[in-house]
Amino acid sequence: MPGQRSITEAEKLAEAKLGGSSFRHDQMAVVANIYRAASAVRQHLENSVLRGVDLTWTAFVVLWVVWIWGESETRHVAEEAGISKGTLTGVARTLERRGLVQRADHPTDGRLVLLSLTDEGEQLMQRVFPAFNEEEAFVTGQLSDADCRTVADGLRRVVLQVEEKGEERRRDLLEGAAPAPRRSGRRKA
Amino acid sequence: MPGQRSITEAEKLAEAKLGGSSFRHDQMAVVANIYRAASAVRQHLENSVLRGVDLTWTAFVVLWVVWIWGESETRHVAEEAGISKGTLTGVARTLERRGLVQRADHPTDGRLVLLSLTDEGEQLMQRVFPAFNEEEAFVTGQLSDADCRTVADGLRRVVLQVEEKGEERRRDLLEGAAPAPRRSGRRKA
DNA sequence: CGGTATTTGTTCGGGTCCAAATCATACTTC
DNA sequence: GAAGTATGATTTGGACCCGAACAAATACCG
Repeated sequence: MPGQRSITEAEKLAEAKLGGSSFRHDQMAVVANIYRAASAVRQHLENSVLRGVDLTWTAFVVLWVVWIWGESETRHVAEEAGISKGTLTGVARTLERRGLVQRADHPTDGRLVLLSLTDEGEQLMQRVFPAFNEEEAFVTGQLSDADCRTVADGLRRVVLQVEEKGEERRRDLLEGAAPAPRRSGRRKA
Repeated sequence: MPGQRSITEAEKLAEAKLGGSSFRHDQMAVVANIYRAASAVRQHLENSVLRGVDLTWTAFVVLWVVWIWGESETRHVAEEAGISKGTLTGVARTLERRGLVQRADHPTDGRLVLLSLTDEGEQLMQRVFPAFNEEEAFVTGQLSDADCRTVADGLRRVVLQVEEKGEERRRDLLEGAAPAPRRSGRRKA
């Protein structure tokens, strides 16, 4: 395992600005770089393989989830894709309009909607996924297989921490105070 | 260094679906978990410290960049914040309307616009950053300081790879083909 | 000096994104 | 079976988001 990699200019500046006061430096670097990496990877994938087939990142993720899981209830798709139910409604509509996914009523529960790939969607994924995976390999090109497992492992622990303890943490932080509604959002009619 | 962490259900399903064909498994796990972690962290931060002061993630990042770098040209702020110039124009307008940042013309180059924090913006960041950093520590709570450095190191290499070799890679992939314009976007007048 | 090319920030079209409100269907309880 | 509750998906308002088109200013070049 090589030692500490080069720190970015921004991180040095932050160190200088905040060096006096006490703060969690290593933890800040993780969060900052998670986000930088996510943006960089998304940007690269959208501008390489996805643009050519006219898919946004989110649209691709939704397709991927339905591809891997097979016909699924929309609530599960939204959960797995990491987007809200409301967003999924719009994205699914776009994909349906393009003939890549189809909706179906649940046989016994009239509230549920099932999503599945059309033949065209299935063919698209068989064609696009290998190219997508190639670029996943490209963006991680500076990491060995072992490095990849280590990084993925660390990230999974971050996800787990938030999923398992996040809600409680947010409750404790508010200390019974009102949860402060979002500024944007629907108003009462 | 502990061994492999528990794999998520989705990753197992993907393995089953794709196990037959050849693909880069460890690299896929890195990309998938980068994005999952980014969403989880953003969600937690927005719903804990940011909501209370009515800031979105992006608005906070922009404030943070201007706070750390001091008065800066907008192109650099956009670059550092990881958003496009066009998006920054809108976010900066929102922040200006709320009295947190101010614009100024560049003394010698009339094309440039400089962004800086107002006193109110400065005070807000002094108040909010410690709380933000607390939550950065929370989300990384399952990682040791050394783990954090390892993960941040790996992520920096991903960012570096895309920044240094991404453009060339995309050129090579297209092989001279037209870069396929975005479906959405402004049309010629 | 007079163009032409480049570099800025801004505008804009289409699309995402969240969470609150709302609509629709199921379940529960009397 | 009617009222009330729970659980779905959808609609909606405001904010983001990108990248192409654009306008303005600067840089380059003959």
